[in-house]
Amino acid sequence: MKGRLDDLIEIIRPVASLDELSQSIARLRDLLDIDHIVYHAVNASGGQFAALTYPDPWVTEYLDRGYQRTDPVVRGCMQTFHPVDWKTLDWSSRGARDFLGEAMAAGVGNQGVSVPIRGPGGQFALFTANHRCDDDTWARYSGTHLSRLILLAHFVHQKALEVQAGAPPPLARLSPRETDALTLLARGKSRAQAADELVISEHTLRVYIEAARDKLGALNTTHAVACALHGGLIVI
Amino acid sequence: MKGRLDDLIEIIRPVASLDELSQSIARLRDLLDIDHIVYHAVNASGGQFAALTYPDPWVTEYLDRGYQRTDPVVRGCMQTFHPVDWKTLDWSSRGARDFLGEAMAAGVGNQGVSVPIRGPGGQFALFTANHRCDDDTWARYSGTHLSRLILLAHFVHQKALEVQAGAPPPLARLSPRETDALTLLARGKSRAQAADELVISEHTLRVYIEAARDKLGALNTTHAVACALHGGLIVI
DNA sequence: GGCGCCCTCGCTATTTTTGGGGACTTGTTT
DNA sequence: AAACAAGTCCCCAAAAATAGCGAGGGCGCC
Repeated sequence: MKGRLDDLIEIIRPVASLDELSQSIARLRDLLDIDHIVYHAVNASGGQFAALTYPDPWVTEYLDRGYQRTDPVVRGCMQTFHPVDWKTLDWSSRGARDFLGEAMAAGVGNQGVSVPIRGPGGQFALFTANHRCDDDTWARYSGTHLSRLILLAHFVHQKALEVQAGAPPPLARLSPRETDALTLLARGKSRAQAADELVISEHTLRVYIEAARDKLGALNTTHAVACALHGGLIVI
Repeated sequence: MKGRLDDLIEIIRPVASLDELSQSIARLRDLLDIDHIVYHAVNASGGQFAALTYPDPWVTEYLDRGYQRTDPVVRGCMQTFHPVDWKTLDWSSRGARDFLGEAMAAGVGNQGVSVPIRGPGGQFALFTANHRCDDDTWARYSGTHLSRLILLAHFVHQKALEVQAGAPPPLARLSPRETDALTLLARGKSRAQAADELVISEHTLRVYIEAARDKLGALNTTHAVACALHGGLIVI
């Protein structure tokens, strides 16, 4: 085993830009002794960022054709907590088979393990180890490397967040009653029901909602609930 | 260092029930050589599960008083991806200070690191290492143990999911248009604006919203947006 | 003692959303 | 070939949310 865990993490630690992150991903790939590594984040604003070692033509095609909607790896990882071996995914649909064929043809390995990564506000990213080999070899490899893949996924994502230009948006603070109000609305209560539950008049409740809306700079109640949820201000 | 990582994971691996998980948490605590470990999951249905080593009276008080709403650790972890050292949290509000005082009095250590854990469908859990010692000692400890805490958090959560009787709540799938519709609403657009943006009639948009509401079992649009956001089906 | 924030309540009018119908086309799956 | 899901459009009436005006008491901070 070429790379000790600490060495691997040490590759990520000093990274200071997204470019450097891409280079570090390539070095990780070498140390882990596999064909490809992919870090692919879908950030909150809908933009994407990826640092990966796949051949450029495949990346271009993937993006152009909007394959993230079809990709069984993405879909599978969205639904699970634990890392996913590609073999356990559902490749039966026609779209998935076509996709797989094209990926193989483009130089992507037949074996893979993808680690789903989730952050606050619906952040979602994937960290994938990809290789071309037979099933047994891959089973041995992924068995012994799972822990470090999980950790690398964590640190790579953290670094990506860190070096991303985005300033941490200053989050407004809601008063207890405002929190209560938005929480109940987020749980599907109507204003009347929520007021009832909080044992206040509907009008008072309205005041809270409006205050919360103002504080959050939201355009309407639904938006306010979305913002509050997004910012971890309320819990369903 | 008493516990090698593999030994620690080996404690979790054979666990087959929630009770055993609680016992394993206590063994982990011993091997990690700290005062307390807390695994605390808030599942999507609002229920809670915890496996922890805090004194019972404190647990009871925490639950009775609904402290998860006040607890700065919970609030802080909800908003961040990376593990949180308790010292970096905001303890300035009066509620937070009172809470801290009571926790200390009840036998909780003054130092802590909490690892947020997120899964699909808005799963959220915390894995906390807690200890009573001075700042320097803790800084050394948490520095060297961070990686294993992250991994333990991962494996403990995975095990908790695995042994939990509850069937994994099947999350409805939204069609692309339904996703678009809810996304725009979550961003504060009115139906008219959203329809405009998607270049469809408002009536059509309404059909999507209603379909999404039905699929998600939501009581109204705000609820549907909250559910979708919570379940990671849409991203603001 | 004043300033600001939080909690509480009332009224009216307008705009928006929701819920109930139905109908057509284009795909994919079986 | 039939079934199904998805996308698109329409009308109408009832319910809910929004916007505007107002008022008073309590608490903490400088």
